[in-house]
Amino acid sequence: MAVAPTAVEDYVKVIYTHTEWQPEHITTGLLAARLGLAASSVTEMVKKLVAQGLAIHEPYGAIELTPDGTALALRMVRRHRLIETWLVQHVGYGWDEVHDEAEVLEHAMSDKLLDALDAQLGHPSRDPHGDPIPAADGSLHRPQAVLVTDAPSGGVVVRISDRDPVLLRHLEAEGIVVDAVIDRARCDALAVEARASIWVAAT
Amino acid sequence: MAVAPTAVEDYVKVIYTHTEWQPEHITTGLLAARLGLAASSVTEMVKKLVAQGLAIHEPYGAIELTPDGTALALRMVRRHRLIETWLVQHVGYGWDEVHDEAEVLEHAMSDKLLDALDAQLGHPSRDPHGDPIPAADGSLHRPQAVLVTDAPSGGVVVRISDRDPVLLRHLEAEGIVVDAVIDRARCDALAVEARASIWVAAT
DNA sequence: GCTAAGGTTTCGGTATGCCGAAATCGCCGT
DNA sequence: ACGGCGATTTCGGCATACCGAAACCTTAGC
Repeated sequence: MAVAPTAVEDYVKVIYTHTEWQPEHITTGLLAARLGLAASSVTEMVKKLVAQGLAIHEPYGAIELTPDGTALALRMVRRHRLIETWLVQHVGYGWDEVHDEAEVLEHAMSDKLLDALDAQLGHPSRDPHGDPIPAADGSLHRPQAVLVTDAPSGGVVVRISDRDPVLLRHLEAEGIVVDAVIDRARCDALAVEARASIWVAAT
Repeated sequence: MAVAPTAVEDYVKVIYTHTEWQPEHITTGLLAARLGLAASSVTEMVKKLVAQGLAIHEPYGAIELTPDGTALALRMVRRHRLIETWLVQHVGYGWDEVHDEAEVLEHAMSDKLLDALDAQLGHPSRDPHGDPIPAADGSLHRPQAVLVTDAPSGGVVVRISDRDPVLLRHLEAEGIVVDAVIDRARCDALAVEARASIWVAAT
């Protein structure tokens, strides 16, 4: 029973999402940290991505996705976010509990099942954290947004990183969810980690 | 990202289901055929099952599950059948389309998600093919049944093997589904493969 | 301009799980 | 009782994907 190449899918997904909201390039070291792997493992795997035409990488340089790599990444991002949305809306999960489950299921569900869930959900355009869900053809709409760190006077919450469940529970208890409005006082009260996780609409 | 030991799970599941409706012991060769693997691969893997205390196997002899092996098998069978039931009842799959999808998802869903789907379905006791769904504690009720091959006068259909989608579509078109009643004439009209796939209530 | 620190790559090694070919076993038929 | 045949196991090999240690680059600081 051949195991699907879930590793490649995870790599391109992380490379893609790293530059989704902030235009920074990613290195093998950063990728390793995000994936929880040793740097040497990542260097090796990135070579395979390059060999497959999914990524571009000069030794000691930044990693970028090719059009093929971006397409695969968008496919995985779509899967991940559709599954998160389904878990929250149809299964009763809290938005802080969906990440790990989606991380596994995104590699396991068939396109057919994904499409069925997408239809049941009414083809949502964003997930519970405010991240845009790419359409099946790879197109997506991402609102202009800036980190609260860079917008201390607040605004409409557009997106909250799903990386830290504890933070998510805390923010929800404070009423800080997608589409909520936060003012300057609210911003000032936020911890540093929180500020680095919340995006508000760009003015 | 370490891959879960899905191979072990598949092996014990197949060993278990092989003796579920007919009390025949299974050999490495049969197991290999069911899993679509080379015989040598299966011999090796069975050694690992024995080393892990999941199976009993004397070289050149039959394979049996230990209590631990049976428990793991029941867990996987429960997962497989709950997922099949969910796909049919909540996602709109046909009963002939669920097998492959469940085969993958049974290794990917968390216990938490499984329990949530189980609750949504009202804790079903059998899947769309009539196979009993083990409870979370491993208990299950299996009706007394015999192959149509051995009951030419017919009876109430209790179970239909899910192994051949084409056959399933054909049978459904004929009105042969779980709980249907088939008489002697109906039985006589069945092809040999069909007879080997349909169980009726034992008299 | 050079060096040292820190990030990156190379290298040898591990674990899993699969395969084909060759060796081996068990048992049936005579 | 034994020869053979089919089933089973052993053996060497392969692919994936991971790791730690050592070698290697790059660049920031002086």
